Amino acid sequence: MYIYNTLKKNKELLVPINLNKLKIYVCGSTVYDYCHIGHGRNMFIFYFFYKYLKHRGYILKYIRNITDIDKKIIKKSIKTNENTKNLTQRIINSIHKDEKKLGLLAPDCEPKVSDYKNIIIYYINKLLKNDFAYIKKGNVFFKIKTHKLYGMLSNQTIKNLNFFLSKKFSRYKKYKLDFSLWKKSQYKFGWASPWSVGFPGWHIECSVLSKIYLGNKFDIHGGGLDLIFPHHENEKAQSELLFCKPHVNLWVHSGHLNVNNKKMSKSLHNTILVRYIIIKYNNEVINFFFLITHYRKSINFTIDQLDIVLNLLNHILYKIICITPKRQKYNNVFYNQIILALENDFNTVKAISILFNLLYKTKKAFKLGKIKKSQSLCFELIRLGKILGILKSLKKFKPQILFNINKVGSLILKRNIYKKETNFLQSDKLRISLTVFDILIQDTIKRTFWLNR
RNA sequence: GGCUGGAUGGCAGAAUGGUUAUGCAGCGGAUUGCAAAUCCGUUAAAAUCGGUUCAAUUCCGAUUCCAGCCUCCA
Repeated sequence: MYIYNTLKKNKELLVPINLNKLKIYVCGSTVYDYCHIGHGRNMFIFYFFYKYLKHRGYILKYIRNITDIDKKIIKKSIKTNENTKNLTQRIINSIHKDEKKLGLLAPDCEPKVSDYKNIIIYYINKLLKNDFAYIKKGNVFFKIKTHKLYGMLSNQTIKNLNFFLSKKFSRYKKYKLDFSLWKKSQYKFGWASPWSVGFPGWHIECSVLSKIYLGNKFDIHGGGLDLIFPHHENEKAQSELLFCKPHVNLWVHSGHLNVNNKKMSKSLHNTILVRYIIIKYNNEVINFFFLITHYRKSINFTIDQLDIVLNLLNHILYKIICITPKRQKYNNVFYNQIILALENDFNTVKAISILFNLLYKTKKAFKLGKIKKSQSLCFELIRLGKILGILKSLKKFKPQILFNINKVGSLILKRNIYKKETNFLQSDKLRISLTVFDILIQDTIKRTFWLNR
């Protein structure tokens, strides 16, 4: 298995620290607003890795933190007059709901920062004791210069960073690139600490939580591309001075989801929420949409693309329904090809193209009257689809109870009687009436199929 | 200003130092009460300029353009 390592800027062979065990840490959300489809992609990508690696026989421990204390959360709670605990819990619940609707499982553990405040304070103290940090007016700052390799991950030199940051930085900092470990609260709300009533800095929480759950060193650290600098760079500096050097084997970053070629983000006000998009497109459509672009690349989100993907899935499922999959014996030719593709830095795009080759072979066998062969290939199609997270359940493609299923059946029967009587006027009327409910009718020689559009 | 990616047919999007993926759309045909779907066949590509090489879309360099990061971000 080869995975691209942001630190080395190269694909690297995955060598677990401990035999066949893998420890994965992914930076989660700051919980002050609903998940958009960009977050959805991120969750999908790391869940996909998790699921695939598990399939390959690794025993995994997958942790994703929840930042439930932050300036933004406080600001929002003041604005909406909702206490922070209610607000964060409400958002956490909504994220879990969205995740489930996307067909993803939550990580093994999702620690909340607020549950670990004492340990965070303990480690900030440790940094202070070792002279890696200093106190100024109730704030604690990390001394960036104590970490010799600072900037390695994002490939920045201190000199260049300095140049750009020359205008804006806190007047309390001794050196302008130093960053906060503890911030004194400007609000009434905050946690008690030896330095002030305040909050931990953003970066220290990930250093501490990963240490608690995964130990001094772990295999994979993931997150969105936008976290490389400063978040991961700073986290790396702290963890390496506190725990282990290096503390992470592979740094993995997922690409963004764009709208009109601009990053989808709350600050740009161009978000499309998971909870809305999932009403119209089921999770397999959205998963398929994610799979057709490599995880490190950005995707430009359009409804047209979702529609294309929806039609593709319908097309595959239509075939599966026609052929009726039956397991004969495993044919590992296509399976091996898909594994080969995925072992190369999760090349899902290639894997999908292999799936289409298989579909083509299946159709061809069916057409040539090799029914047994086509059924076996069809079974293979479903088996491989499952690895990718699609074609999981044929049921899902039946109408989402917008319309009574039995009623659809009886209307189709009625229509077929009209057709036999060559009363096309009536039969077309019925077809049109079903289109209103997004139900598409397809006549074949054998029988009439219908799909939920 | 620095850093990181990227530019592939009409669109989406991989791999690859020689054979040019895959999907959608298009085009031609078959099938059909009409649709839709399906089936068979098929066109079409490498931002620009150099270099290396027998051979470059692929490697190297320069230029142009796009996106991201350097404030909060997944």
